[in-house]
This record gives sequence, structure tokens and C-alpha cells, in this order.
Amino acid sequence: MGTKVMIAMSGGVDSSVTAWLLLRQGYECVGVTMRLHDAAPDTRDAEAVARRLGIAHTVLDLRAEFAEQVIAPFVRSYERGDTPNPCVTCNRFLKFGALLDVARDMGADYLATGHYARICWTPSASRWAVRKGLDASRDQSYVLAALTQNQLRRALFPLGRLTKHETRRIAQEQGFLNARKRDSQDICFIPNGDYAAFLERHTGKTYPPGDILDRDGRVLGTHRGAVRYTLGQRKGLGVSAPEPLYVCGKSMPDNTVTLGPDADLFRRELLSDNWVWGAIAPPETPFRAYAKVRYRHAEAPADVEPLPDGSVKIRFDTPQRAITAGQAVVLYERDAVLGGGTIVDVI
RNA sequence: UGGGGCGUAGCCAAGUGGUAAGGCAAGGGACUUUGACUCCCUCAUCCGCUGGUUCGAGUCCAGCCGUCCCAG
Repeated sequence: MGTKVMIAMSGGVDSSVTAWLLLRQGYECVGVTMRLHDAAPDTRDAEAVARRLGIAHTVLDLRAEFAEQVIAPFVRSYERGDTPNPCVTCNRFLKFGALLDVARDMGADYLATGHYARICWTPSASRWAVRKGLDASRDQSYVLAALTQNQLRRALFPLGRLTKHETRRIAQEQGFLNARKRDSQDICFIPNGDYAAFLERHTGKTYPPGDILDRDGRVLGTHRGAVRYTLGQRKGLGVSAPEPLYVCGKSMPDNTVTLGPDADLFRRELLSDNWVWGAIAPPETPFRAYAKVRYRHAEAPADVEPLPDGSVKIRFDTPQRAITAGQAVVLYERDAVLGGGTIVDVI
């Protein structure tokens, strides 16, 4: 019996090609499609691809785990006034949490996903590390930064060496029916992108209107519930001014949203906690690194200061736009993820 | 009801006789496995109303309406 791999198959091109690559490398493969929310899951494409590859495929109902591990923290984060990144949470607690557990129970040695990232052993630290995908424009190491050593030990990201173009080409060559399928986007459990409506539906609450203020506290208008606004947001404010205005702050206790010009959004320093360390062991002394404060943010050089309580203060060389509490902050040294945490405060 | 200013799209605003700039907002699209940002496209057959002058008026004239300021 060869090495056994469970592949998380969404039905998209990426996970399909992932399965094909692993099969070709001689792994014993089994495909799994997760049911994460109540919307009827579309398992057809994944099943079709699995059938074509001649591998087993099952559908796993992880709705309860997803609700508890991903949706609940997501909702809490928004109600607190933060802006969460559910994908990071999902990778850490669901895919490489509940799903990895199932994989182990089924006797799989590894769990593979279609992320554009790599995993490398770092001899100098004797640690596993997520590295950026070779296709820089597709790199997804950011959303995998919070995986622990034990999780990384069992993770496989075969797409890390491919470009999206190559992935699609393989899918086409293999005649996968999803070769031209559109990339997914938006939060998976909120397909229409209206997360505020989701929050209201989910909690049964309505988030009351309140004042939109300028920097001096003057009332500029009325907002439609503070959860609808996030730092740096421009659209949907309904306030006209000589220049574009952006959300520069909000207060959940006061139920207010504060607007200002773009220049007001730049900050140099942040405080973060909830760290998981990758290529390096938990640090105790300050060091330099590149930090990324959101998916699609160009990482920027910064001073990193670990604090005694495990939190980390990060000071960028130059101010960064709209650093937002709730988002993940990921530290890099070249291609390697040093660690990832959650932004709790911006100074 | 004495004097002066102003009235152009949802908001701000250019335009002083030749056939309605621009910004903001809004709507749509692109980008994107988070929220955002960004980018692209669209958005006044019409310039408070009614007449008049002119080949031609948002632009000139008259009256009316509205609004703001000063003076009462």
C-alpha cells in the first residue's frame, strides 16, 4: 500500500488538478467534498473528476463544525467591530482541523488542497514552513499562515509550483469538465457578497442606523448599521464631498462611523495576538521581516517586536493603508512564512 | 414688495451669444478563494418659470417664483 492522501475537492479546477498531480506521483488518493453550509452543495463536478481519475470520492457533512469554528467567530468578530478573514480561520480550524481529523481516521497520511503555496522543511530551525506559491500573482500562503507544525506535517499543496495558467492547461488536457470554470470568489458561505445581510439573518438582529461623522465629529449622514462598514471603505457611504471619503474609524458603543480622506488611513504600527509560528520558533527578541496585513497586500518591511504575553507589535518602515483589526498579519522572510497572527489594534 | 447676491444632475460646481467641463455620490462591469482598495463604463436633449431680442441664449432683456444677505 502506498502513501494515502485525502484531497479536498471543491469541484473547481485547482483541486481537480491537485488530485491528478498526486495520482500521477503515485499516491493513493481519495477525494472529499465538504458540505459546509445549508446551501445545497454542488458535488457534481468533484464527483465527475474523481470518477474520471478513478479515485474514491465522498461527501462529508461538516456543517456543525463549520458553524462553530468559522461562522461563529466570524459573526463575533463583526459584532465586536472588527473585520475577520474567515478563510484563514477555515484553513486552520476546519480544513486542517475537522477535515484533517477525518483524514487521519480514514488512514490518510496527508491532506491535500488546491492552494497555491508550498511547504518546505527548514533545517536551520527544524521546522516546517509555508512558502509562497511560485506563481506570485496567485500566492495563497497568506491564508495558510496560521497552520501549526502538526498541521503542516500532514499538508500537501501540489499546486505550489504551478501557475494558474498551467493548472488550467492540465485541466484542459485531461478533459476535466471544469477546465474553464470560473474561479470562486467572495466568502464561500455568502455567495452574493452581502455579508451584512448574512449577519442579520444569522443572528436575527438588525443593526441599527447611526451617525456618519467627519473627523471633527460633525454629522455627515446616517449609516445603515455599523457592521456594514469597514476601514478604508469608500463605496456605499452616500456622502458627497469635494474629495472621496473613506471609513477611517468606527465605534460600536457609539454606533458611529467616522469618515476622512485617504491620507488619514495610513498607520505604521499594529498590535497582534493569536500567533502561530512557522519557519521560526516563537521569537523572544525583536527582528526584521516583511509583513502582510491583508490578502493581496504587498508585504512591507517592518520591525517586529515580540511581547512577553505572546502578542507582537509590528512597526512598518512606512505607513500602510487601512490596517484593520480582525485581519490576519503574516510575516515573511523572502518566500517563507515566519508566522501569522491576528491584528487586534492599530496604533 | 428699499438695496444687493444667487437659482445648471442627488450634492458641489465650471460655463458671459454658437450648440451643457469637472469632482463627489449613485448604478453597472473588471480585478479578487476575506472585508476593502483600485480600475473601466454609465449618469442633464437640458440650465427656476414665462415671454422677448437674435440665424442662434444656460449665457442678453423683461416679468414672475424661490432663496440668501444687508437695510428696516
